[in-house]
Amino acid sequence: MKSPIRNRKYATEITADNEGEHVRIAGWVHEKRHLGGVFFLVVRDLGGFAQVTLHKGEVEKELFERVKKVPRESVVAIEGKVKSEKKAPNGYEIIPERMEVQSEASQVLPLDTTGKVGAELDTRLDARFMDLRTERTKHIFIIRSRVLKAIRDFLDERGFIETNTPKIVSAATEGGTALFPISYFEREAFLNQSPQLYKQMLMASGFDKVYEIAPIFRAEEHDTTKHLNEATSVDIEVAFVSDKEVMALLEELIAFVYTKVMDYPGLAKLNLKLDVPKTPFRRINYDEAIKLLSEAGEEIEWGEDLSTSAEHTLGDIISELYFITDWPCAIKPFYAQPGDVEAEGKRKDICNAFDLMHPKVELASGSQRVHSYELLKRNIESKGLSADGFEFYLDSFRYGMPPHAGWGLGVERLLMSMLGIDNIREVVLFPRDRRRLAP
RNA sequence: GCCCGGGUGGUGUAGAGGCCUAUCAUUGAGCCCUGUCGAGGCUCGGACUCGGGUUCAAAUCCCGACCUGGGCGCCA
Repeated sequence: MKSPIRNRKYATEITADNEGEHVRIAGWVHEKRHLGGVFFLVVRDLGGFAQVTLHKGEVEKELFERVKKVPRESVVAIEGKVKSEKKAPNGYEIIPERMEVQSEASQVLPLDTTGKVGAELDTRLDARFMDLRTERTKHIFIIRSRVLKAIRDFLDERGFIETNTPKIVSAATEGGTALFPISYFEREAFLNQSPQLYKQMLMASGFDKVYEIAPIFRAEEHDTTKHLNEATSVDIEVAFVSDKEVMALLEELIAFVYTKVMDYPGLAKLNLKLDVPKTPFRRINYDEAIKLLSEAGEEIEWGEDLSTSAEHTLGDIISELYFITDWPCAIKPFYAQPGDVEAEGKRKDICNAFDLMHPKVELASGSQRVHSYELLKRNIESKGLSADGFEFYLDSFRYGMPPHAGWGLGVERLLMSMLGIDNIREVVLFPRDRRRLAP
């Protein structure tokens, strides 16, 4: 009988107060401890661990022998009576009456699930399904789920509309990164590097505030602890606002996500203390960043992007979440709005663009967008791109496009920076990198 | 793409020309043990990434391939 379990209880749903009750639990055989006359079987489920105790002579001999023999990590369903017991880990134990082995695990295991012997990340990723059975990994992904829910709750509450834009796109791109070519019937197509063009087009729809949480694909051959070839991006776009408003929204969102993660009980399993970052975050402009770096002995020529070591140096100096604003247009995409010379005494070669930085890694970047058809077209061409390829995008700017602003936030980078995890692969179930295409 | 490391039982490691029929832990098989919670004790199994080369002798040195860790570039 390999049947579903009726009235299944999680280990954490049972307490000593259930003394005498009949319960059914199901899960994986985490550990077995045989002390001769007494045998402990630790069953693991999503909630935690339940101890099943068998006394020789007090339990059927056949059952005792079967429990003794069931291999670790097998899936079992157990029916028995709850007994309040001070000596048991959770204050109770289960005296079994029946055990059904629903799936017997082969031996030996590719990974230790108890935490006694470590495994390298590569080994863990090869056997990710089993790695997810370990406490630490399990909690990382439950937290990931909470982070995504928090983001949706936050944006939904503020009137955002969740959207889905295509991941298979034609050749036209923002430039910069390399794309994955794919075969699309008789044509060539590409995997989308970001929803940028589409979310902007939606600004011409009247939706006003949109967001999308979706995969992005980058064909870069980088091999680092903070890059993936398939990542998840939170993208927002808001009409009738400037970069200032979406920056404020971003910092509030980050703080909100932190508070939601802090509430999570499993956080203790990651040996982590979280502090909610104070808003508003510190803002420095590009010129100040260059100056700070120069004072620290890191010379950056004006107009150059920040190198990895410059990012780290700056992160050490500031040591909290911060924005870098007012970037040179030359190193920002064509859709970033240049400063308004007349209104604010700003330079035309400076854009209303920003990056959100964690001391260790860039988390997000955004800007006020160009909403003038003419300027946008000129910008595309001045970046050496062909306006023809952008016709579908440019068209949306010709029939009433409001001013707008937005940003893109890397979910994995937010998670890794929040949880103090060094390798981005740890926060993706099945990461795709230069070498890894399976599992 | 560049630079620097590393590939030893299922997992994590020690070993740096002969002392290696290769260390330790954990796992596996089995035995003892009636309160474990990283249980304990005993017995047994299980490995030098692959291909060339140097040498009387290679896990150890050299070359190549493959795999892999880190830094940088690029990129978000």
